[in-house]
Amino acid sequence: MTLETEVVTTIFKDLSFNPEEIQLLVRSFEKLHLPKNSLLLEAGQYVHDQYYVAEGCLRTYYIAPDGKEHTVQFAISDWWISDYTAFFNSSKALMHIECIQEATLYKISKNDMESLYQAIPQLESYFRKKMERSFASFQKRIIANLSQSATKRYLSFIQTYPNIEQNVKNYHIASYLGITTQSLSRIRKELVQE
Amino acid sequence: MTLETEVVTTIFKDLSFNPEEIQLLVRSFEKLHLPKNSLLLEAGQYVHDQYYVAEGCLRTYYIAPDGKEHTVQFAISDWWISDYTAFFNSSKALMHIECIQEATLYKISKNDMESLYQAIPQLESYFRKKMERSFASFQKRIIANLSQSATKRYLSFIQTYPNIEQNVKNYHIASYLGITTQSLSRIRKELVQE
DNA sequence: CAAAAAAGTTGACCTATGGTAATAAACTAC
DNA sequence: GTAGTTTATTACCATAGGTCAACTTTTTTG
Repeated sequence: MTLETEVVTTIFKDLSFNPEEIQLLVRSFEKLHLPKNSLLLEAGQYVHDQYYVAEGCLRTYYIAPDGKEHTVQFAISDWWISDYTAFFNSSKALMHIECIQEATLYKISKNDMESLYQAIPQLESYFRKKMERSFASFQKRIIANLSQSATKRYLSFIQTYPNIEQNVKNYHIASYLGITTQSLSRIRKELVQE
Repeated sequence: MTLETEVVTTIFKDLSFNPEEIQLLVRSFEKLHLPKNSLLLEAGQYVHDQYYVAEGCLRTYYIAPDGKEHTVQFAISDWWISDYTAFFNSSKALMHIECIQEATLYKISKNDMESLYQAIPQLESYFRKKMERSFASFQKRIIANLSQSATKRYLSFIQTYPNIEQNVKNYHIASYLGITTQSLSRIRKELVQE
């Protein structure tokens, strides 16, 4: 499969483009493979790019001043990932992005994104809607964090990411839920006993 | 001041429009006044509109099954407010929106928004960027909730909204921070003693 | 301005989750 | 397959924040 076909048939499978648009699109993306356990981004680096995950699994996490890790986002097939706060502002990353499962990504720079928005207006709509969905899901997560117990949050997590549990470590999930690995262990134990 | 001037000079003060665009804009917005303590939106209602806050203060909150309130967002002058999850999906609200301080709002429907995006492409950019900033700030809040103590979250809250404290009740702040009013009382007491 | 209602504070006690540390289990690499 | 390393579990105690209830202060209303 050529890069051309891939970009159009995987990333933007819901849109249709004319030949010139396809050329533009293809020139903007770069394909990359990432081995397990590698870092795609480190805090402190300038963030110029965002990444479409074709395959594999990554996570974005923040390391607090006390040294503790907090997982902000997992990204699996068909998700986008970056340190978006830094990406939007073209500023330095506060977060790290780690490859949890060997991954295939398509990378695009902020500059190229902005050019594409100008050249292909439907892309701006497409990404605005994507942002809207992300916004809604973050809001949902804030509510969940405010209103639910760790056990309930764990149960919704495994519902939301049914296949992720085989891939990720316990402490990834714990740091996403905002609890310690010990607490997660206890929660699982109690759930099994019931 | 005419509605025309208001919409262009307050809501979209950073943009410029031609006369036809201004007509379109003005026809899409409706101005409204809201008394203190009134409800702008209740959970269960369909959400067709979003609102620009020209003046006053509102809050979006969620009532959990156990009856507890969780404040998701405050909106002061120059912010937008809605139940965005429902607004984006044209579905039923999960949240309530309450007017905390007598407010002047400009209301626009989702349909009119979509038409404006078609007619005035710079608006799509404008709102995409707005979404990006909201996204970033929600992400920041998730990190704060995961990594900081209630006391620290309270301190950042009063930094982020320096003038809001006179307007809002203690229990609004507590429900935003994810703690009880009693805990907030204790936190304040400790902070004063230091 | 007085009475009533709402909001805020404080205290005593409770509970969920955190911290530390030892142990067990699961991977990884030779 | 064994040694070494990483990850997960368990136990024990500590603590932040929750709960319930009484009390005080502030705000609202007639």
